[in-house]
Amino acid sequence: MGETKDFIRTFIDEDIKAGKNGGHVETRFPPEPNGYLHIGHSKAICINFGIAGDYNGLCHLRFDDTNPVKEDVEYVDSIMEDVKWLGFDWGKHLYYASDYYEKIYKYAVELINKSKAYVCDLNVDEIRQYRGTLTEPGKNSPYRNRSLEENLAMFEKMKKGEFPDGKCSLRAKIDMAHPNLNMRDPVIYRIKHATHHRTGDKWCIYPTYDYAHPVSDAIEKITHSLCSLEFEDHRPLYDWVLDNITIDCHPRQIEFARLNLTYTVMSKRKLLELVQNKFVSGWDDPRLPTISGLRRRGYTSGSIRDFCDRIGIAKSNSTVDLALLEHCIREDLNKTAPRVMVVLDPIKVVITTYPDGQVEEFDAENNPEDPSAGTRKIPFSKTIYIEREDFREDPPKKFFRLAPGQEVRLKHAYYITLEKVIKDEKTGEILELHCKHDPQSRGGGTPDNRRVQGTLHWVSAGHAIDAEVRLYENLFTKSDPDNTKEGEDFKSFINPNSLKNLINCKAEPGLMNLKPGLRFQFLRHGYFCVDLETTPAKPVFNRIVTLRDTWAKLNK
RNA sequence: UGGGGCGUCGCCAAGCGGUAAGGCACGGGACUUUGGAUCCCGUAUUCGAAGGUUCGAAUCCUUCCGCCCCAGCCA
Repeated sequence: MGETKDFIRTFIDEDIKAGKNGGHVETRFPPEPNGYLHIGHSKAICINFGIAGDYNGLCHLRFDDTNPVKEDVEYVDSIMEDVKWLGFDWGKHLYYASDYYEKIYKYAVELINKSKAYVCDLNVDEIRQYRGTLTEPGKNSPYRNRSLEENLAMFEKMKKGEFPDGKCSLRAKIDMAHPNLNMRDPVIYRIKHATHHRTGDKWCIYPTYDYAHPVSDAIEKITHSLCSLEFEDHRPLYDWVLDNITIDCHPRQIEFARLNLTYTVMSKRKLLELVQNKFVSGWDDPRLPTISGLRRRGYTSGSIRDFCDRIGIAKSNSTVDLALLEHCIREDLNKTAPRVMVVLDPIKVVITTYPDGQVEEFDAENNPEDPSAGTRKIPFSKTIYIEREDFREDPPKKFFRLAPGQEVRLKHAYYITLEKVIKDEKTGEILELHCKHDPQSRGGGTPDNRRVQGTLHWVSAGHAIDAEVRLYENLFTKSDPDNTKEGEDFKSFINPNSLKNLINCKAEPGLMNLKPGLRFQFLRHGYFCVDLETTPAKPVFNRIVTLRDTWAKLNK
C-alpha cells in the first residue's frame, strides 16, 4: 500500500521529472466487451485507476470494441456495473473505440497516402505463408507496391462493402524481414460484414487492435498506456503507428504481468464455456472468479482492492495463492461483519428448570471488534436448539462442550448442565436433551466466578426462523486449472461437491428482515452473505470463504 | 535454433554497489463469553548456476541453465 514503489510509478516519476506531459498522468482501462470482468481484470482496474488517482490524474473507461462478432451490450453493461462496484469512477471519461471509427479510418487513409499502408489481396492462408516463421524472414506480398491511386480506390471499395469478408485487407507497410513478427506488414483493417453492437451496419471494415489501440489512446491524450506482458512484442508497432500518422500525442506503453490465482480459471474462453454449457448458473455464479460472482458470494469491493494492493505489480509471471484473497476478505469482514447465532444442525434442548412459557431477552454484542456496532436483543426460552456436534454422550477427553453432567455456557445467556438424554426407544435416535440451568449465571457469568470450559451458540426454538445456507465450495480441485496438459480437459478438475449444498438451519429471528448483500459471521461457521434470492419468507445465505473447507473435505 | 520478457523463502514482492523489507502460508506460545479473532515469537549466511571486476555484488561484466510470450484478417 504505497510503502514501496512499483516499477510503473517509478517510470511515471521519471517522466514527470523529465517534464513530459506537463506532469499530467492519464490512464485508461480498455476492456473488450466480450465477457464479464473477473478478478484478473480487477488488478488492471486497480492499477490504472489507482495510479491515475495517485497522480491526481484521470483514468478513462474505454471499450475496445473493434471486433463486432465477439461483443455484446450485455457485456458493456456488466463491465460498467462492476467497475463502479469496485469503487472507481471514470467521471465523464467513458469512451468507445467505435466512436473513433471515422478518425481511425482517416488516419488509415493518411498512411496509404504516405505509402505506409496498402491493400493486400492475399487471403489468410497466403498471408501466413508469406509471413515466414520465427527463424525465417517473410517475403513481400505481390500487392505491396500497388499504386497510391489503386490503394485509395481499393480501400474505398472495402469501406463501401464491395468485397466479401476476407477478400482483401489493409496492411501496414513495415518490414517483412523484421525479427519481430508483429512488424511484418500487420493487417490493420479487415472486412467483416457483421452488425456492431453500437454502430450497427454502418461499417463493414473494422480496425484491428494493433492499429486502433494506439490511435484511440492518442485521441484521448492518454499519457501512460498500461497493459499486460503479452503486448510487449506489440509495443514497436504501437510506436510505429503513432510515429507515422499526424497526431500530437504519443503515450508510453508499459507492460505488467497479469494475475493468476491458484485453483482458479481465469481464461475468458474457459469461463465462457462454463457459463454456456451450464456448468455454473451464470456469469455471477458464486463459485466463479468473476467480479459479479465474487460480489454475490459476499466479497466486498474493499477486500478486492486490498488484495490488488498486496499482490504488487511486477513483470514476472506469477500465480498468487488463493489464500491471500481469502485472507483479505476475512480481514475486512472481521472488522465489519455482525456476529450472529445460527444453528446449522439443530438438536433440541429443554431447560427443565426454566419456567414454562417464560421468555426473556439478552443483550448480545453485534461485533466484538467494533463496540460502535452496538447490541441487539435475543430471545431465550425453555426450549432451544444447539448444534448437534456440540453434544457428545461419550465425550472424548478435552471435549468441553455439552456432555452428561458437564456444565457449559450458552453464549450471552445461562450456564446449563446436561442431566438426561431422551432417545427414541426403538431407534435409539436422540430426540432431545434435558438440562438444568443456574439462574445466577444470567448473562454468562456467575457471582462465584466459576469457570466453564465451553460456550455454545443456540437459538430459542419458539423464536428461531428457518433459513437456508449454501455451502459453495471452490470450483476447482487443481492448483492451475488454466494450465492443462495435452489431452487434459480443464472441466475434469471441477470439484463435484462445489454445487450448492443446501442446509436448512435455525437462525436468530432478527435475521428475518435482511437485505441481499449483507454479510454476517455465524459463530464458528465463518462468514456468510445474504443471497440475492432471499425472500421475505426465508433468508438464504452463501458461505463466503470456502477453499479451506474444500481442502478439509478432500484431505479426509 | 529469430525476437521480446522473466528468474530473490512454499506463494507474492522490495532491493538498483555497502553487507537480504513486508505480506500470505507455515510452526510455537499467550489470551479469549464459541474466532476461520487478537497479541507475541520463529522461519533465505543467501538472491537460477558458474566465473570475473571490486575493500565490498542480489545489485556491474561474461558465459551457461530454466521458464513465459509471439507465426489471428482476436484482444
